[in-house]
Order: sequence, then C-alpha cells, then structure tokens
Amino acid sequence: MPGRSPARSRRATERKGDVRERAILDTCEALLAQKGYDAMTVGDLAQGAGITRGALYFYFGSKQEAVTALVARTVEHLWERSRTTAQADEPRQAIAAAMQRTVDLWNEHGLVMRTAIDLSLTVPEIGELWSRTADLFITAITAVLERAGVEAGTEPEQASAMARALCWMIERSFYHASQESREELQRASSTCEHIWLISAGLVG
Amino acid sequence: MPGRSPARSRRATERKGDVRERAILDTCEALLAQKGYDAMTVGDLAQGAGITRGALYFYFGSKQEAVTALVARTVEHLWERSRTTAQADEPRQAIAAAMQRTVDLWNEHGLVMRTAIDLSLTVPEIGELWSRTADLFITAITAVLERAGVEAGTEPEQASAMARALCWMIERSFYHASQESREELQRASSTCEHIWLISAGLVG
DNA sequence: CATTAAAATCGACACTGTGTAGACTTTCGG
DNA sequence: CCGAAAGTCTACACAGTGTCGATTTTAATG
Repeated sequence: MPGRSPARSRRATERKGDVRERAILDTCEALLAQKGYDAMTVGDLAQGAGITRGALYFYFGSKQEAVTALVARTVEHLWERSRTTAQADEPRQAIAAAMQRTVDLWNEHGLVMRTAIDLSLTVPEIGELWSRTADLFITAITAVLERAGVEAGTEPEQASAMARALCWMIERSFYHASQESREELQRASSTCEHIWLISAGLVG
Repeated sequence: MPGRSPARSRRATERKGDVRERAILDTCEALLAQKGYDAMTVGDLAQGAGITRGALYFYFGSKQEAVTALVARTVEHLWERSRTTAQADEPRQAIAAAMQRTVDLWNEHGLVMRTAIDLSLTVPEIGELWSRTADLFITAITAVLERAGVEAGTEPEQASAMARALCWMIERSFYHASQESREELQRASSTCEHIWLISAGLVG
C-alpha cells in the first residue's frame, strides 16, 4: 500500500497513484454491482482501472484488501455524517430522524453495506469495521430508549440488550429490503420504526 | 447426483454410495467448523471422506453442491421438527415455546444455519431453502401476533410486516450470539422474546 | 533542465484449486 | 458366472492467484 493511513498531512500535488487508487475502488464498486464479489476477479479490477494485474498488486495485496479499502471509504463517510448530524431531544423525533437517515444511507450505499455484512465473517478487517459501525447505532438506540424511560443496564430486558436486538432487526430488514426497491426499503423502515416506538413504550 | 430426491421407497440393501454420501456431508460439516467455507477445498472434502477428488465429483458437481446438500439435510430435519411440534393456544405460551425451540435449533445446528445464511446470497439454491425456512417462521409469528390482537394485514404496521421484522431480528441476534456461547444465545433469546411480547401488546 | 531516487507499471513464472475424460475395478441382480 | 451399473482412480487442461525482476514514468532538487 502506498501513502496510506498515517496523517497524509497537506500534500502539494496529488500523486498519480492516488487517482489510480480511487479509480480502482470505483471500479470495484461497479463490478460488485455487476457481477458480485465472488465472480469479480483481480484481472477484472485491473482492467477496469486501466492497468495490468501486476500493477494492481502495487496498490492492494489482494481482492480482499481492495474491497476492504472500499468498505473503509464508505464507512468513514458514514461515520462522518453521523458525527455532524444533530440529535433530537424528544424520543419520538429522534427515532423518526434516525430512521430517515438510515434509509438515506442504505439508498446511497446499500450495495457496499450489503457487501460489508456478507464479508464481515470471512474478512476480519471488514468485520471490525462493520462491528464498530453497528456499535455506533447500538449506542444511539440505547440512549433513545433510556430517555424514553426504558430501564438502563445490560440485562436481557434492559436498554442495552434491547438496542442490540433492534439494531440487528434494522440491519437485516434493510439488507433484504434494499435488494428489492426503494419502496420496499421505505416500508421496512416504517415497520422497524413502529417496533422501535413500541419497544420504547411510546405507543400503546 | 445418484439416487436422490424422488421417494426412495423401501430399499432392500443400502447402496454403498449412500454411506459415502453421508460421510461426505459429515466431513463437510466438520470442515466447515474447522476452517470455514472459503478455506475448505474439494480435496479436503474428498480426503476426509476417504476418496479422491475424482470420486467425489461422482457425488457432487462442486463444493457448492455438497454444501447445498448439507444445508438441505439440516433444513429438512428442521422442517420435520416444526411440523411435529404442537402449537400452544395461549400467545404468551406460544412465544415462550417457540423461542425455546429456536434456541435448541441453533444450539444443535448453529454452524450449518450460519453457513446457510452466509451463502444464501451467492448460492441461489441455498437462498431458496433458507427463504422457505424463514417463511415458516414468519407465518408462525404472524399467527401469534394476530391471536394476540395485532391487526391483521400486510401494511407496514400490521401483523405480517411486523412478523417479518421480528423474524430478521431473531435470525440476526441468534446468528451473532450462537458464535459466542450458549449463554449468550440464551440471553439473546430472552431479549428477543421480550421484544416480541411487547410488540404483541402482551407486556407494558 | 539534467539528474536521480521514488513511484508506477509490465510480462513472465510458479503455484493452487477446479472440473472433465477415459480407463479401471467393484458390486450385485438375474 | 456374467454383464451392466455403480464407484473409483489418474492424468490433464484450465482459471485465477500472488511474486519477482526488469523497465519506464514522475516529480523533486541542485
């Protein structure tokens, strides 16, 4: 890997490699949509980026590494957004807002997110990224539940564990729905929101 | 594939191939646990079953086919059980019983079930098997919700859609928990049961 | 602007796993 | 006991992977 992780500080001119690297990730995303992870070959990736396999290995050590980088790019963008978004105070509003943001997220990045989920078992790096992302959500849900009056704590029927289950519910529902259509995603969102509200004791 | 699906009727002597086929599937299950799907090779499979690769291709056309057969075997066993299990009338009891059965299922077959879920995207055959299994659960959950007074119908806040979301919640929660430990699975079950009860309006 | 070290690229090679073909052996019903 | 079906093996052709050393391009610098 070239000029990677450590604070890339201010750089005068953009290295040619940076452009290529982006091209590779873009190609990766496109191929993932076209043929899926398994069918996608390192050769395809290189060809799509306009270089040979040999050259591609200069950037990424394997298909997995490339996809991991793609997931990292997407997930960072996702963290960015969640950091800069205001949190509502009133639970009902907070829930509605969170669900809407999540729908947007899946509409934009559904493909990469599904890929991340699929690979989080087999590629530890991706597993780590995704689990950190999930933790963000779980923490947020926990906070809302507690503010709505659900007992705090980590026992099976307290806020933390419930938040985890709700998070998985949303993940899986969106995973499936986002494969179908935007409408389906919207419907899934409504259902999940409803269950979340009930679980928070905000609907009777 | 040799003497497969169609009613195997009563057979005088068991074909040698039937034994071998079972051996292959058993080996497959063991290898899945040891090294996981990706790392498992057709050669490993053959070796584990005491034959050469060439011979293995007599039984299954590929690694995927073998795993599909393993999933089919497990899932059939699962359907069998759900068919012969009595359904309780009282919703609270029905929910508790269903959750307990599901815990048992995951304790026994967690590995294969996780594999099935992972591969249901990439292997259409497995996707079909698993989606049919999920439908069984969704139907059952729907019935319980309706008996508990949740409005019937397929709109996002009616029984059917809610059942689907709850099913995904359980699937995903169990998927993760069953990787950890039996205790974790039991705790996840409690949490899911709690949310199911609340969603059915039976607690609160 | 000539130099030069780093960055980027290429083609060829060795390796591993897949799936197929054809020949050989075992099993077992008639 | 004989012949067909069932089961097995070895050998091969092929795909994709990852590595290596040689070569070309880039861009900072004196």
